[in-house]
Amino acid sequence: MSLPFRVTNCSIERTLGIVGEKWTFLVLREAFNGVRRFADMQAHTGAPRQVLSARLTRLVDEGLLRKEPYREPGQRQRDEYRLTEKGRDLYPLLVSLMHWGDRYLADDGPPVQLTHRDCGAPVELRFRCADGHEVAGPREVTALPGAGAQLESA
Amino acid sequence: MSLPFRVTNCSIERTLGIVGEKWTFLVLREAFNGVRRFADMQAHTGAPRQVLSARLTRLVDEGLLRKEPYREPGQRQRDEYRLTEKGRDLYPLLVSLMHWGDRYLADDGPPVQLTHRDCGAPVELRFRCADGHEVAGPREVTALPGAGAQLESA
DNA sequence: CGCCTGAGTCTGTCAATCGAACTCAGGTAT
DNA sequence: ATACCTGAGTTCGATTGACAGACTCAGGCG
Repeated sequence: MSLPFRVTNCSIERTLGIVGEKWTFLVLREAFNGVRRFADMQAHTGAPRQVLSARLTRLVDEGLLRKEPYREPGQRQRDEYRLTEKGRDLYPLLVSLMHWGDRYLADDGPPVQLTHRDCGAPVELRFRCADGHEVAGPREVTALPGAGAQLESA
Repeated sequence: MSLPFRVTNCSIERTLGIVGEKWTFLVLREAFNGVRRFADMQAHTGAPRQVLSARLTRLVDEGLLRKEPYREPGQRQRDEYRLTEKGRDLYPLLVSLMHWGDRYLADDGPPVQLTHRDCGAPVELRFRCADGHEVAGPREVTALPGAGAQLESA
């Protein structure tokens, strides 16, 4: 899969500018797991508190998480962090990380099995073209300049 | 999508231990683009040379890339870096990064359009269950302990 | 021998991470 | 009024990684 052209506005690179590092991924993982509070995020990700605070702030600023006020009885109001649709749309990314790890790093099979809620069958991520064909992988894919291509001079 | 159990051997986290940072992703992007040589990798990723060298070495050590000798006429033998199958299996990850960026960060539409080589239609990444149902996203997914689950005590 | 070339490696500076400790800010009890 | 509580940060100094620029390496060739 050689790329005979180059763009200056690569989407991969722009996405990485927001999420391209470990702690952010782990925060997103927890958000998908339903974890919303600072202390729980911290306990489950293991992120140093300063790092976690910075990542949460960044994800809110970028619109992937939103703050929602909550208040435990006897305590003051605080904020939880919830996924937005923009954040939720990173689900394929998290799942592809998981599935690759299941395949190459999990010694005894997948630790977590994602299943279809309605029927219970395992869930997979598959390539498909708009005409309905199964696409097996990068060798069956051709990259073309898209509508937003800003071509890089050779 | 709440997770009512926890594992200590999370595949996402283990994958992130190898690829969870920007430069590694960019190296992989270039590998998928057919770039194989150090100087080309460096030019296209913009990685500092020391960083690039370290990432290439790591990816070779982890089996995602392999070295293959080459020799330009009049020069000495050197090594190129090529994807292994293990590395190629990270294609869904790269594509999900791209598609998310296309949707949320690309102002004028996707810079790069991935198409099916055989028919030309745009390629998408879709969730499907083993029984053939389309799965729309995280809300239709249930996570269960898998065969390799090492459960974390609450 | 010297030159060439691409692939690293080295060095000192800067930035981010890290662990531990500290602060903040509402609610509540005294 | 003050003191305590609690979760969510913030601060601080040490450590680690990134970074730019310069340097080295190692075969081939004249």
